[in-house]
Amino acid sequence: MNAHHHDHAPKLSRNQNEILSCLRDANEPMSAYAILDRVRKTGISHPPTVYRALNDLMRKGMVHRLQSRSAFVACDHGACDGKFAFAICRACDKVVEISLSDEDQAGLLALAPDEIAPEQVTLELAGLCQSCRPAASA
Amino acid sequence: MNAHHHDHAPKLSRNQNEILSCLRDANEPMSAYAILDRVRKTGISHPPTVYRALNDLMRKGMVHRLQSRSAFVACDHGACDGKFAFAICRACDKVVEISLSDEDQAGLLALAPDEIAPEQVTLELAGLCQSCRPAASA
DNA sequence: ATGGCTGATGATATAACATAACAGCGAGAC
DNA sequence: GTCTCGCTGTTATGTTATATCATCAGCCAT
Repeated sequence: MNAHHHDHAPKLSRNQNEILSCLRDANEPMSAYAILDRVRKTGISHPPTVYRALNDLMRKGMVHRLQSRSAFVACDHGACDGKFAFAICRACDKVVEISLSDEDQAGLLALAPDEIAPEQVTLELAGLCQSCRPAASA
Repeated sequence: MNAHHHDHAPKLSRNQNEILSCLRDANEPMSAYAILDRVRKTGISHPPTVYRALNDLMRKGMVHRLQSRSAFVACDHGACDGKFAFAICRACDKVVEISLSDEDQAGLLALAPDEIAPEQVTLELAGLCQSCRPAASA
């Protein structure tokens, strides 16, 4: 099993569990509707149910949303409190979660202008992963 | 007129001009459909027309998309080539464009794991602007 | 236990965002 | 002139997200 995380695992509802498992199994970002298709057999059958569970899981830091894709991924770490970013392969959609050090976070927050006191960072790096890169450079 | 930018201003089509003006006048992010409503009087009347113009303007660096809002803003600088980020007030939607220095960009790209060669950075900082901040701290 | 309150889930409907695909037109090549 | 190409218009539909109301289970006071 993959419940070997050091989580405090704050008791999930049935729906939240189904959707988190789905996302962990997929190992790639899924749209809410893709998740819906995949969990229909478990009795979840309407978009709001999926969005509710996703929002709950995001609040718990166990799922993240890829803004640039309108897609969701399970947190690699079980749960995070906001110090993360993503690298995404634009060809195959592979996603790598990046843990930001406190310094990294501080550096990012420091980019904000005086006028806006930043609370939350959204950082996504898009590129090409090794397997999607052309073998030779030309 | 407001064509006093130091642009090379790569001749825009009528639609592109209408939509860019609209966005510059608004001085805040607008959804594609908000733009559509606002430019209807000029003869633009269907979503694809708006999206086409927005995409063209984005290719030219004159409009940016706020991923976290599904909204569009005119580039503060006339045009940029990708070295920018945003700070967004979560209360009033005010947006401040942040120009990233080459070092900033390099620092961000350096966060990418070996596995993914980054090409593009999406960075958005959400927080509260001065006017939306509570006056006293407690 | 019963009744009513509250919070979670289920279901319907629709809003908001985005694009595929094709039609028509105008300007330049020849 | 007419062909072709690129831009704009139009229809239709696909995709993402949420507002709203209904239902149900647990809980607590009585």
